[in-house]
Amino acid sequence: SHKPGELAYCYSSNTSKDGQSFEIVNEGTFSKEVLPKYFKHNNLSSFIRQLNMYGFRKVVALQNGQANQENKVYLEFQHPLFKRGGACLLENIKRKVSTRTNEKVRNYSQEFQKIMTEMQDLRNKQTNTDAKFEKMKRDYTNILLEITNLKKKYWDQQQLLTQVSILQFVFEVMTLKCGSYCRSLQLLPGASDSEYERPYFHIPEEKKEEAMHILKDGYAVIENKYKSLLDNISPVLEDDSNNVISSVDQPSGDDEKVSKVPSQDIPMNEDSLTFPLDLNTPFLEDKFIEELFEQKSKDMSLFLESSQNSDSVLTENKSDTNYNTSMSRDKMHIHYTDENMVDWSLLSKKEVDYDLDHASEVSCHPGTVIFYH
Amino acid sequence: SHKPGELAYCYSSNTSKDGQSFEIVNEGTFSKEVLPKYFKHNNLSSFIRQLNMYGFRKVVALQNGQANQENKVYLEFQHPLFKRGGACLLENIKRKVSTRTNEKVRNYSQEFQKIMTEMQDLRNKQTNTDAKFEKMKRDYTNILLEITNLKKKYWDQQQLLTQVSILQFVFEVMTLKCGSYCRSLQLLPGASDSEYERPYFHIPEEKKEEAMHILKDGYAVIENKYKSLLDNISPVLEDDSNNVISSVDQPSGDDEKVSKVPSQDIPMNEDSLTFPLDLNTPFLEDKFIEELFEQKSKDMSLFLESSQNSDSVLTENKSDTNYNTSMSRDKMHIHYTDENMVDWSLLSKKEVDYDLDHASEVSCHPGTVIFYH
Amino acid sequence: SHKPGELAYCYSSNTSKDGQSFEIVNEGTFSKEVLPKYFKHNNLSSFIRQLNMYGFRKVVALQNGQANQENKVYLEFQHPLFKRGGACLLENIKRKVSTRTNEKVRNYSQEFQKIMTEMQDLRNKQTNTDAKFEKMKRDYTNILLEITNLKKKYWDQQQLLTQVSILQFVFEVMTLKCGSYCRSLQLLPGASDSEYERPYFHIPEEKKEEAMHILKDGYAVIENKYKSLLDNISPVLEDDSNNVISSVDQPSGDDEKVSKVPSQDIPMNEDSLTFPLDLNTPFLEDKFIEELFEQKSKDMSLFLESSQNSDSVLTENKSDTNYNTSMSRDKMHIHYTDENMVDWSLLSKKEVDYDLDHASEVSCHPGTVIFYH
DNA sequence: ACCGTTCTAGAATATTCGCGT
DNA sequence: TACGCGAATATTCTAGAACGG
Repeated sequence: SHKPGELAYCYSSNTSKDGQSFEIVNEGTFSKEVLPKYFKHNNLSSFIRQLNMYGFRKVVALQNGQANQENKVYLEFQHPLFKRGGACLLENIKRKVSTRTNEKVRNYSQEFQKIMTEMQDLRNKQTNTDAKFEKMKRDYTNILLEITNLKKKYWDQQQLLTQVSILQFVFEVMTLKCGSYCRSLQLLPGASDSEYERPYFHIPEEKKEEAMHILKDGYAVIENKYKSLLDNISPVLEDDSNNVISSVDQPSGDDEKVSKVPSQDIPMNEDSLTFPLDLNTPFLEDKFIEELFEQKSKDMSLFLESSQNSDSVLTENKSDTNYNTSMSRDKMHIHYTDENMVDWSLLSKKEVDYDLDHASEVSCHPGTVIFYH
Repeated sequence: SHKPGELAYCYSSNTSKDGQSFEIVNEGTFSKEVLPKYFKHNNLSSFIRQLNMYGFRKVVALQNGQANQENKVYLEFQHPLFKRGGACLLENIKRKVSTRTNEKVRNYSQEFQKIMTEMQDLRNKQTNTDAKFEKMKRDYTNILLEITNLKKKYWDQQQLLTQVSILQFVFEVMTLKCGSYCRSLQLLPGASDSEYERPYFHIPEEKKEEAMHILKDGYAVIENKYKSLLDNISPVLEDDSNNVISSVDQPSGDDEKVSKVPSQDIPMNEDSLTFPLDLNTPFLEDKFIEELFEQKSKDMSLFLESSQNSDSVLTENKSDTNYNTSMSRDKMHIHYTDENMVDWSLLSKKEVDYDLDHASEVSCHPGTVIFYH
Repeated sequence: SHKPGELAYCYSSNTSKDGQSFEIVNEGTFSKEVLPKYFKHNNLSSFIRQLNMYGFRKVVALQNGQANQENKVYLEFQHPLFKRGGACLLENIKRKVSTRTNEKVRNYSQEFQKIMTEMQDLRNKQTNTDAKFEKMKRDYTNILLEITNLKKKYWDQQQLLTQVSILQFVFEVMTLKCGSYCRSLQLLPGASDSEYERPYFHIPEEKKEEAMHILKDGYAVIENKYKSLLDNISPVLEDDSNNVISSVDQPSGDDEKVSKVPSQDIPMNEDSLTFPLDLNTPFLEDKFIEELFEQKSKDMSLFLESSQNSDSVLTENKSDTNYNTSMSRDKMHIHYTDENMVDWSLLSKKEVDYDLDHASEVSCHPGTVIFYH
């Protein structure tokens, strides 16, 4: 409708030289008489505002400094599309919509937005890292507990081992003593009563089963146990190849190791197993065992008689302390019957008579060593 | 100097009703005659700009169309510190220094401040995380050391266990030999062949060497093994001083510990070694040993004869190898005296006669099993 | 527009020699008549300020006192783009834009740059930390595997140990049985003296105490040790419930576990303890023990006579069940020969009269197993 | 929702002052 | 001293913003 460009066009009949702009000659007259015809006001500044709003710019320069000479306000405006005789162009003179503000604000806003976004990203990352860190710390604590646990267990085990070792030692002492003493075992008529209270073993309830088993199957159990025991030692020792330190320095390509762990089963060397470890096969009749343990008591004590017997024995068969790998059995029996002693010379060192004459009498399975006595 | 307030004060002789503001009556005359006296221009808008710059606000005429009806521009400005007769107050009317600029600068500054603060926060967090990370890394290293330590201890222990096991084995062999010798204190003519197959130990190929060694050097080996075994237990136990937990709380000054680990060699107490551990000195003549193990079989079996006798023996008390939980002692004594043997049949398998008649002779604690022989 | 360059160009008709600069001839006339045509002032210094603002520099008169001698102010300014006849170049003479604004913008730009840089730093740090974290996580997993491995090994070992312990127990039982059967040992006339040196155990200084204790309290110690040993095995094994891996996947709600660890005390099953483990009660008179260990040697050797013979033997030297490290062999032999018994009194306490006839007379402590010899 | 009106502020340049070298 | 420049203000033009049609 009443655009400022319209006014300018109409008013510009008496416009500036080149027809590229229009000049407001008398500002007082212009505002009081011209403006009201086009607008609802007679305010020159409002009109100028409109001009600016539509892209008109004031023409500033007056070459040769003639501007200030007259006590007058010089007002001339121009627009790229404002030309004398170019009424059609006025259509293209559009109102400006918040150009710079938007740009700048948008600019800064964008910058800030970017920064803020990145900040938020970093913050999130931080939080995430912290969370992971905390989680790992907890896991780490668990590891510490595990290690502490392991250490405790280790120590317990070490204690056990020490006990076992010492017991072994003591036991050996005792056995040796026993051995050395055994030879002189005779009837011991004068044993005091209090003495009988000493040597016993108390077997707790939960060990009863095993003790029964052992007593039941006896030597076979021991044999088998030792067999697997000795067989099992090696794998455990040989498995000690993977070391932790190196796995730290070298990332060690992820966790495929996990799959290795379960595969760490002990390889049973078939060749080394002569007897199947069949502990379920009782060697004693069950009825015997049942009778043996028929008491319903929670715990049981294993009563052992150690000592026995009497001098009444032997004196025949003087085959001496000789030890021989291929001694005839008769000889053996004679030997021991005569001597009636533990042949410690075997374990110490001693002059031995080797009588290999009858070694061939036994067809040994390859790998079988037969101890004759 | 020439502030707009000054002008206004002088010009306000003809001011508005309440003296709180001043009115520009004739804008044409004002700008062309008054303004140049105070400023270097005759531009009313410039003056108004200055007024605004100094905090003056235009008084909006609300009297409906009053102002407009006269076709005149109504110009009246007021300022909190502008009063008629208050010339001294003009001093306090200060130029606004770039309101928006200030705002923006302030804005940006604030934004920057915020950003900076957050940045600093992030940086601190980062540093903190890094520090924690590093600390954890140290702890982690300590864990590694712990594990390494544990592994070493474990291995030591395993070594001990192996020694104990082998010793146990050897010892058992020895003892069994002793035992097997013991029981044949009499003649055992009727031993069945199948009986001989029972008590043997299978020795895997890789244990052969050691077994040979043990059998070769016999008692000296055991002695020496025990000697070192007992000597070695202490260091392992005493080494248990460093605890993990504390090393976590106290950074414990870096990784010099690593160097300690290898230096953890067992100090052999010379004083406690009476005998040089010379396992290479055979106690048995080599030829004997060689003969003993001359078979080239991969594995070997240690054949042990464990008793065997046969009723043919003694002729009295035919319960013989019978085992009984409540056998009369006399019987027992007789039995053993007669037989004078280790009743391996107990541990093997064998039919047993139960003679519980004398069970009551012993006042057994509940849960006590007495083995009579 | 109103550039000072324009003024200069127009005014420079009467300019300096080479046309590269312009000279203000009469400063009075220039400021009062020329300047007002272009500017709103007649202040020469303001004009000069403007010149400076647009990059003009004053041409310093070097002709000594030439200029000065005439008592005149010499004013000549030049600009790289100011040339006579080069009106078009004036367009390129720009005002030095916004010193302050530039600064501020530069400031903000710099600030932004700094912020961006720091952001990048933080991002990098973040990435780095994350990477390290991930690496550590992998290592951590390895540790877990290690621990799991260790636990498995530990368990295997514990198994072995258990087996060994039980075997030890069983073996001891067997050996004792064996020992009790061995009683029929008689003289071994042909043993060489050197033989006596063999079977001994060297006891290091630090083990002396324990050895003394064992020898002192003898069988009771073994009994008690075994008792606690067997009792202690179970808890350790049963405690193996908590697994590490799962605790990693499940945060497992913080560290309350810590409190569980100390509470892991071994539950002593009262039922399985028949005898209080009172190892402090000596069974041998102290004077005897003191005598036994009265040697001040750092280490001591436990001398065991194994086999011992000398036919000269028995029936003499009734020194009875006394045991003594410095006993003459003969005495010993006699002793044992006479008594013909396993001197369990040594390991128990006291000289004992073995009178099996009255065995039943013994009021057995509940849970007592009686060893007869 | 767009546009006009008005007041005020932003922005660039201009003017002046004064400091430091 | 005097030149160049920073800083504050002035002047001018343009834009922002509130309000109303």
